[in-house]
Amino acid sequence: MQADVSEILNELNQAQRQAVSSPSGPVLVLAGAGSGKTRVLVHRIAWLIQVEGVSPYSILAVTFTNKAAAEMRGRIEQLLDMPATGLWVGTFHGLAHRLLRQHWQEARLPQNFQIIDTQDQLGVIKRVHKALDLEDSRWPPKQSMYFVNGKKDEGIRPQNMQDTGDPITRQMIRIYTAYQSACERGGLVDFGELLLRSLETLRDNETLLKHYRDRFSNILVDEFQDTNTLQYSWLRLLAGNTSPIFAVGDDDQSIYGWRGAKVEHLQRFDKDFKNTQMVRLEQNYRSTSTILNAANAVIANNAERMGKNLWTDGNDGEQIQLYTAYNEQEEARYVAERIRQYAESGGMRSDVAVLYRSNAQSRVFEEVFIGMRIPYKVYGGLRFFERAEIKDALAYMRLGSNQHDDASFERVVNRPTRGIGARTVDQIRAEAREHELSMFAAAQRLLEHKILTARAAGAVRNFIELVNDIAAASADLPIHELVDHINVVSGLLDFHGKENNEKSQSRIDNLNELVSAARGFEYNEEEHGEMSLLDAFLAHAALESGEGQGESWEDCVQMMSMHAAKGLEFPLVFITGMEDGLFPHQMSIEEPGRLEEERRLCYVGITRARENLVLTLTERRRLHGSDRYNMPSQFIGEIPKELLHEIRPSVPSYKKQSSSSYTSSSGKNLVDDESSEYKLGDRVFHQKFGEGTVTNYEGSGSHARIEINFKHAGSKWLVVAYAKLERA
DNA sequence: GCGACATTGTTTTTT
DNA sequence: ACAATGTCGC
Repeated sequence: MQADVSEILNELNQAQRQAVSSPSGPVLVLAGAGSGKTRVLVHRIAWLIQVEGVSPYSILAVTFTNKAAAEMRGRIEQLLDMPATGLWVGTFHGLAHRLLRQHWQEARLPQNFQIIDTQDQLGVIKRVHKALDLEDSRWPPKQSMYFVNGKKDEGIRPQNMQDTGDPITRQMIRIYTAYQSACERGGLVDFGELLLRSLETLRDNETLLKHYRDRFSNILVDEFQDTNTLQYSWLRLLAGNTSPIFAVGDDDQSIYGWRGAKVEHLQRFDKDFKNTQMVRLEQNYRSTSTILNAANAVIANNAERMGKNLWTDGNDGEQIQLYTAYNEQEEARYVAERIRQYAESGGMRSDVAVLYRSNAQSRVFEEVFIGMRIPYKVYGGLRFFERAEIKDALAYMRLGSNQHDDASFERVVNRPTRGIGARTVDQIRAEAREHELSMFAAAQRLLEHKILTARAAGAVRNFIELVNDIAAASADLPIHELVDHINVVSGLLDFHGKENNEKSQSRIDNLNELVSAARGFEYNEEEHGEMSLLDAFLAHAALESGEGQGESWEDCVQMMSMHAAKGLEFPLVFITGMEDGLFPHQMSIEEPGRLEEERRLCYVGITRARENLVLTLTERRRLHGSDRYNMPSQFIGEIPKELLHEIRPSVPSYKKQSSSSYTSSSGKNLVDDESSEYKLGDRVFHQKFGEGTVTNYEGSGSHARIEINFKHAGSKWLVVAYAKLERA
């Protein structure tokens, strides 16, 4: 097995080699953007197998997305030139799921437990609220869901929670408890539960834990900066004191703090694991030095960094271009025009990315692109398996697998409408609660005791027969025929067929696409174990939200949020909406920690570009119905001037200041009527709020309002006519 | 059960 | 502004 050492280490630089060939023990690879982090992971695995003679069975590689997992597996097989059997490569959730399926008894789950996504989960929570008789206005279901998920992410069960006497916490504990028993009853497992339940199962089963600890003597983790508390505990439990973790990550690319990711796991890795070998990958193979220097300069403004400086031996490349548009339409037209030129001079549109802070910003671009006949693809938004019509069909399939899945029952009991209205459903629900039955069982009981009106009874009987029919069919038919059967007998196809418009047509297309997806679904003995084909497909639908389902392969401009762009690269990148309030987002400006995360997002955005980077912003932007006059993003001011080329340097300058506010050097008046005496960047003084800076303006005449960012009182909108402002 | 009207929220997203 | 959800009356 010693033979291919050179092949594995060839094509690697010094730092990469050091990481790949590290002696056994904890390793932390700090991998800057574009420094070949996936490559290091893949080569490390090859090294373990071919040089260290480690069995693939004892290797566990964890990623965050299915895409990353698939790519890693593919590249490993390519490098090893053979199928990577026995090797566990997958997402945290996928691997936890696999554990739970294999040990459903130890985990105290029903064998055919179903995974619910966020939408389903919210539905369950809403029903719990109803059962507890809580007003949605006083107890927003979403808030309860965040609470439950937050607790699960910290590994906390309702019974471990202190009743401090605080009525809100007390209520939340009640909700969490009721939600959990609702899930137990229906055999439902949410995303957080996958992780928490598998963690508990391992923790509480000494033999099981020992088995997996012995088996996985090598654990590799990608994007380590994105792990949350639960994922981290999961890793540590599995690693124990004997299986070293090989972690790869970049603290500068930690952009998921808002959903519970803790960079601290990366930052204190060497304290948590003794004798950690730390390797920094700082040579970038992606971008021009101009782009890299800009990224480095921006990220240098963050205080809490582990320190790292990207360099390249590539050429300078062109300056970063900065374009200030009048408004968002003009911004989009400029970008479109640039893309048109790029394509005309032989560039591929798919080499171009249009990035933005929030998805809503894509709309204007889409409109302009359509007008100019520029093909584009928007990433993010609803994915295939999340579409309403698909979820309906899946709910029928789930009922076929488990009649007691109340979430699915409620979803489709009257979809399409079949005469089982809210009153009847209420009755079923009450019956279920009273006798501690599932909705399905309760419906049957109502029929037996002839409690329903004749009309409702008929409709309910039909529905029960429908579900029984599907259950029978799911035992007999191959899965794609089952989907086809469901589409017909449930009436979903007919229902959407009746309405004849574009939307209903696309729903029908999607339902048919689901048949194809089922046909193409491959049952993997190794991964799915004893699961029925149906359950395996349903799990697949829940865990892989279906990115890329029914995708057309045209040469398209790639449009996405900067978050979605992490891990990707493009020769030409536009970062749009570079305005304070938009990016950094308003919600993140006040809190220093959140601002640093925005800055890391900016770093991620910049480092997506290989050759050319264009930043755009607007002077005036319509947002939530009103016009905003935003200042240029403070991040622009953090890029060294010599790297920037202003294409239309008419308006503000980007002088950097010590405070977070920027002044407009051009002194352009924001309104043309005489009543306005304030302009952006003016320092003002208010009787109550003290000193501040004008950051936005809206309306005119006596209705004119200005937004002032006060030094101590925060940001406020004031009516100029009443505010009694003085110049500071 | 459905259409008309009102209310609400509007950063980022994977699983 | 606008879309998505919830409420109400027939």
